[in-house]
Amino acid sequence: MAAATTKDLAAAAGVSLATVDRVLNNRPNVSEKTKAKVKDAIEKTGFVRNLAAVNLLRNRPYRFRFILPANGDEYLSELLCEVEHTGKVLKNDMTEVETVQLDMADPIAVANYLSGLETSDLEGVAVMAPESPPVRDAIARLHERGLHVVQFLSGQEKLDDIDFVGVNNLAAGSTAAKIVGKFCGGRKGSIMVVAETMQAMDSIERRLGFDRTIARSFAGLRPLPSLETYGNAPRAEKIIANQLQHNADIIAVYVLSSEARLPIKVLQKMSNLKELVVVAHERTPFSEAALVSDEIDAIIAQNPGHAVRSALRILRARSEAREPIAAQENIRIEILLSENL
Amino acid sequence: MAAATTKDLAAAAGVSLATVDRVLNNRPNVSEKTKAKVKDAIEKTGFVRNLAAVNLLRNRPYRFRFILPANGDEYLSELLCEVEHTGKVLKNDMTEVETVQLDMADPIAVANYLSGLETSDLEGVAVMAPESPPVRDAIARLHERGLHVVQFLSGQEKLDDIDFVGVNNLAAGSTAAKIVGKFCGGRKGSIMVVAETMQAMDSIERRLGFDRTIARSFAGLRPLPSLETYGNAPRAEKIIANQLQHNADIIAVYVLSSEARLPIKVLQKMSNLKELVVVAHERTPFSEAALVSDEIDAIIAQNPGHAVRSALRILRARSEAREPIAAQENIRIEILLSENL
DNA sequence: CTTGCATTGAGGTAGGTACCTCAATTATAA
DNA sequence: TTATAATTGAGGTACCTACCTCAATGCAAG
Repeated sequence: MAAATTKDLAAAAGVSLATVDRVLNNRPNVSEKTKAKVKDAIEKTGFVRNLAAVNLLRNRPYRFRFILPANGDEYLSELLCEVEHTGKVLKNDMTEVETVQLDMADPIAVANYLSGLETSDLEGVAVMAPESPPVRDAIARLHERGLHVVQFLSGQEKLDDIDFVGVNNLAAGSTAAKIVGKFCGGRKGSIMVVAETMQAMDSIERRLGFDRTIARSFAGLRPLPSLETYGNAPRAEKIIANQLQHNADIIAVYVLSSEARLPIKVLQKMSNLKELVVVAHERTPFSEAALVSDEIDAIIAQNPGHAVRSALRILRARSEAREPIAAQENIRIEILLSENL
Repeated sequence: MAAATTKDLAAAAGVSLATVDRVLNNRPNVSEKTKAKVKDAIEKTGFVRNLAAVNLLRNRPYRFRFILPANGDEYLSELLCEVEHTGKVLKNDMTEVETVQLDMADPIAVANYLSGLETSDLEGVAVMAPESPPVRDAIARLHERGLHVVQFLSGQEKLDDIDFVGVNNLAAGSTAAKIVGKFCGGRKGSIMVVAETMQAMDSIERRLGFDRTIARSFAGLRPLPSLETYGNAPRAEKIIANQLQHNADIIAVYVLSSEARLPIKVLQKMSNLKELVVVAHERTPFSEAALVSDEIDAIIAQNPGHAVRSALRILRARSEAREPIAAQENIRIEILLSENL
């Protein structure tokens, strides 16, 4: 038995196809009584729109855009790569995916860009931008204008009614702490915490989660004040050397930004990483290699491929007026060891 | 610019629609020269079949069937639940999903069941069955007959040309070992290893991976011989009590079958689980609660929802003669702590 | 009763592909 | 050269929904 069609529905409701169409697509001039008849028939026949037919009819592709930072770390490259790859695969599913990279240091420009987007060009966007009021407002306005928006892996504060793809950074920090704590195996000492910057919301949340779990479960460990590299190599060398010198009891390092390369490279020169417990975020070619060579003990990761596909699935679902499958879109905090790469 | 259609393709190749159709659908009576012209045109125009149209045309749903064990643990319930839920969601994507549960203790019956499946009823099946030659042969024959098959999370030996969904159990065992080892924090002692049975291929592989990693990285730890509960409570109590009694230095427990409930419940009575390092497999309501209450330290899991969706995506792709996205279908070995649930 | 309006029905179109038939052309063999 | 086979083209139908127009009904107020 094939699925019920609009024709079956019309027969079941005892009305014409035209009326069924009017009800299904919320057209005017239908009496309440007729509407009820059709809705009953929908229940009875278990009618569901044939998505294939709908998609065939709208012979315009769904167009989505990822709005990402202009410059960033290796993780960003992974993301770009995933977006491109997934976009290619979805080509034959009526989905076009583009990427735009903006200078996130200029929130006004970002907000302006967002405000300039038109529903006529685009069904939806996934925005990865650091927290800032103008951007937040622009996102809310986009949503009101009917352009679907996903807050993507970002340091944004979660907005009501707007889909979010990414992990809970508080939990991610906690997880890192648990690994660091357990891997230290009861030894006492200090933990170096390195970030690119502590301005970003995600860094702050991770640090918070980290400190909380260390305090609660690992009394012998003392997290040191965050070191901020600002992505600057000489600066990183200086502050890391300085902290190492003044804290002979450092037994672990937590790199909480997604760019682990700079701090790890600096530490390679100054200390024996294999004797330190090192936990970093995000899987990149560099961090993966460091994990295999035992210089990093664990990576806390959010899978960029999952994130990209999840954002696209959500945007697609919203565009088709479907509800996304919440369970599927929950990005996991992955713990990577050299064994489960 | 809308996507290229068969009409565009015909124009580009300088042939008729009929000929394009013959080439695209491998119909006979086309000269090599013409075939080449059309294929060139496919390259040039970037033609891709419009899936919506194809799916519209075949107005029969895709029918897939999960073949699962008749009786099993909590993880099986999770799987059943996921299959049902995903099936519901895919209803409006022309996909019908069923479940059949068979008594896996009778391999001949399973093989017979598989042999009886017809392409006219079904596009494909996902089979979760323990290793056995008759079943393996039946799967291979199904595949030859054009019925798509996925080896699903199973203790099956991986067959050539047949898709597999699930984790590498050797790596899963290794991962468990790394966690156990690190969480023991340099203490010396023995590790209890509990299984439901060591007959299953997955148990064997996990044990192998576990032993290998313990031997290589944790010299102070000694994994004890596997205890097999056979799902029998009195037996479990007896053998666990016996091993506890004869090995006072047990500091860790590794439960390598997907049913952690029985051994954990037994251990709750006989020892202080919070002082032992306990690692188990698979997330279930029970194991999750034990993780939160700190009676289990870590869970090595393969996400049942991912697995189900992955199997269905693969079956769907095969049915549409597409290649599945390999990267997406790789089921991760998840490490769950109470922090990243 | 008529005018006007709200409601319903009938019937058509488009969208891209698969599959079919029948005629027309070309190539190959006898 | 003719007979036969292989190849190609032309044109149609179906799949299901969205959207359109035009006619026909029903009902109410004037």
